[in-house]
Amino acid sequence: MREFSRSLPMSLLRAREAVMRQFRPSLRDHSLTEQQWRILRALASVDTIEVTELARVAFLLGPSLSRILRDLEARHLIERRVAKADQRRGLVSISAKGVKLIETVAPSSEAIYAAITRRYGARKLRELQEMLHELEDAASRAGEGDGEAGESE
Amino acid sequence: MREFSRSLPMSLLRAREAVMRQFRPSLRDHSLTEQQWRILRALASVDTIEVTELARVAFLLGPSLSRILRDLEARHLIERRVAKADQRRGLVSISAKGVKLIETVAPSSEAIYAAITRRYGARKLRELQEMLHELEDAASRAGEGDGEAGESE
DNA sequence: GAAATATGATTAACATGTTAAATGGTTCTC
DNA sequence: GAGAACCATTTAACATGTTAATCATATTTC
Repeated sequence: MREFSRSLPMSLLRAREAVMRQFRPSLRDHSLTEQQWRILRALASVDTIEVTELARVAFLLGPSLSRILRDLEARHLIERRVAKADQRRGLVSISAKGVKLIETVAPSSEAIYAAITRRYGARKLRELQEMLHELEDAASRAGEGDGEAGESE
Repeated sequence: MREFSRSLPMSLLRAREAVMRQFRPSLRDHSLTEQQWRILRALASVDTIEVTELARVAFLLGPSLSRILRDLEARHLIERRVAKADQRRGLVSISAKGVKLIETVAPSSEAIYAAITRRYGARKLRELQEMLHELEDAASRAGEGDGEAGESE
């Protein structure tokens, strides 16, 4: 069997962890977890967003998102209401306090990202992201046919 | 700020999740989590290993490992004892039952890996792993100096 | 060689990941 | 238009991630 420590999931996990380890202390200083930060950033780029769409964008499962929104709301970092047209749907937006928090944290976050980019190389980083996206595609489709020709959809 | 969904940690997370999603059903059929499987595979490649070293190899934090070993031991998939020379250290090895389980699960696991490799390309996969390893290095060192020249250690 | 310090492992406490089930609201169907 | 089927979200239950604290054993220091 393939040497364990060289498996693809392990390589991805280790790389991601090395990156995230740089960010966590700064987030921690503001009592934010990685996932809470993801949500705030996603909210900052829109006016209002539905819960389901937010889950998709922030790449979180419903149950996780549900808990986190409850906590962020209690901290007054976000605001919620229900859609008039469809009472099942929840609408979420970032609060003024949430915007302020982002503006406080973002500089150090950007600096860390810049440091990694500088060390790794900006072009190489773009190439890596492209390869990761292609891997995501390939993995998602694995187990469909077994060839190259993509039976689309 | 950088468009959120294109951040490096997100790309790594999404790619890894796409890969792991393929493996989880098979593991689930044998009541194994991803982390339990990592541990069993790591144990299969050695005779005996200390808990600390196992944590390093399987890339798990101590507390997680502690809990998982307790469960695996209760399922008789591993065996434990303490080191004679240093009573603080725990020694772990896989049991006959654990080996049998691995032999049951491995074929489907290998097939999935092969399918992904076929779709993505074996060479490209090696290149990706190399780039991930370099990223791990770069990220780990980010925040030391700010230049290229590596003040080693 | 006893107290202080350090180390390996576990436990504690809280947050998220994951799957299943429940809750509430909406739409379809007859 | 009442009941079935469906959909969005939350709750539940259990496993892991993460940091801090604890416990037992080793090592160091005087």
